Amino acid sequence: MRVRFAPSPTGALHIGGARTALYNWLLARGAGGALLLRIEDTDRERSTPENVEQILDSLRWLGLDWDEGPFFQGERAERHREQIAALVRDGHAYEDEGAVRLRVPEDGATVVADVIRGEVRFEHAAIQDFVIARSDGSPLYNLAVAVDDLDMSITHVVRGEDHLSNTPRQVMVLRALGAEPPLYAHLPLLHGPDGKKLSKRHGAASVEDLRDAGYLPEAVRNYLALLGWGYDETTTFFTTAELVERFSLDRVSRAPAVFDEPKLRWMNGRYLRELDEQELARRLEQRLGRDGLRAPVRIAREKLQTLADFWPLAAFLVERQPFDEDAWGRIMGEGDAEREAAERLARARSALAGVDPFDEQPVEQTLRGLVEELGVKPKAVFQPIRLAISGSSISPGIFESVALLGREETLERIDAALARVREG
RNA sequence: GCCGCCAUCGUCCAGGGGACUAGGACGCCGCCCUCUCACGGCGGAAACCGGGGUUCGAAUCCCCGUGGCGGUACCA
Repeated sequence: MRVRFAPSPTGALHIGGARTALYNWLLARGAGGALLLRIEDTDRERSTPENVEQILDSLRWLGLDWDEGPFFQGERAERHREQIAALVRDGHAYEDEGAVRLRVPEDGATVVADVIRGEVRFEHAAIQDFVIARSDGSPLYNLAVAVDDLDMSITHVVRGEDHLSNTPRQVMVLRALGAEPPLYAHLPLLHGPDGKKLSKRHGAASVEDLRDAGYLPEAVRNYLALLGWGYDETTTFFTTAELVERFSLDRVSRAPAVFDEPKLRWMNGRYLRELDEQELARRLEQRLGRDGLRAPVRIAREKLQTLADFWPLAAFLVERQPFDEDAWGRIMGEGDAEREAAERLARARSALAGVDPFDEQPVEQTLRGLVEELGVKPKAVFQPIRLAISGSSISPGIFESVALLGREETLERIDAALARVREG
């Protein structure tokens, strides 16, 4: 089995393209065959180093490798011209105002064998003699693709459904060249939540967007595999090895799918929590360009769905944060309420000052003791502390956070909050 | 216009003549857990596009309609 992924080098790798790449990769790996990469671009102007590198980067990030390539279609122009000349010589094509057209028979039909859709029949009467070379002699897509697939001995062409209507033309070129076409599989398209073609308006639209949004490549692989394919009634999580083993084209659905980011977020959170602490810290440190995040990761990880969620939640553990005014208003209140909250905070300060060792357990014991002593609800004591140390109403567990900050830092931050109350 | 593809909960995927009172997941709602936010647990609402046919029996097969999408370039 020889399979190719053939992106157009127009820049970012679209999510739909990423799924096509994944399916090709799973197929190649599952069969122990080769995946080859061809940059589909008869007009080599578009294959700028930046555009190509962007695509390769996205594929690498996804963990999809290739055995051969990338090949550039633009570099094969001589071979394409050769075959165009051969088609004219053999009477399969003719010149028309400088351009070269392939002869399409008046009668009959070309049947495309599609693994996903069955046999799709295209009547010749509805297809014009189509152009395979421009007046300047340069080859057109439908010619170039057919010649390349043939020369590269491609056995399976897996691509988006938008190519289905072009396929009979490619099959006709192949037959005119005396070759049998490969097996085709046209994947359903991917849409945004509004049913329209997926675009930046919908949020993430490219692999780059997904990386920036803090998704893990292993989660993206799992999610993408399930957009248009299902293994059985209940299985949702697949290791990549399982995908390689179980993926098959005959279970790919025919209907378009909607890219649903909330489900990816959920799945990403599951993958995030399965990562061991050290590995998660490593990825976050790399992403944020910082060191020493191991401890914050330990206490914040259960609340994360994406890597991007970490810093807003845990930055206060590394550096002091300004107070969130809304949170202050909600937690401290005004007037008497604020004075009472401040009083509880002051009591917490005194209690914490005497905790030794300043570890999670003793901190919890002390603060719960204070709650009992004051006869108030736990949050009446804990929320002002949370606000004082984090500046926010949301944080990892209060005991872990306080213990991690240490006595000195915790007391300083509480003092700063109390000073703010005094100063109005 | 013409050609082609498609149609099960809001979304993704199962089910492909009887096991369907249609299954799982996300999301949503409720309850539990709880120091916030999450996580986790339990429960709930939620779908076979419409009409004809075939059949003892249709979500499943066929036809028509409707709707969505794609193509119809000297683009890829």
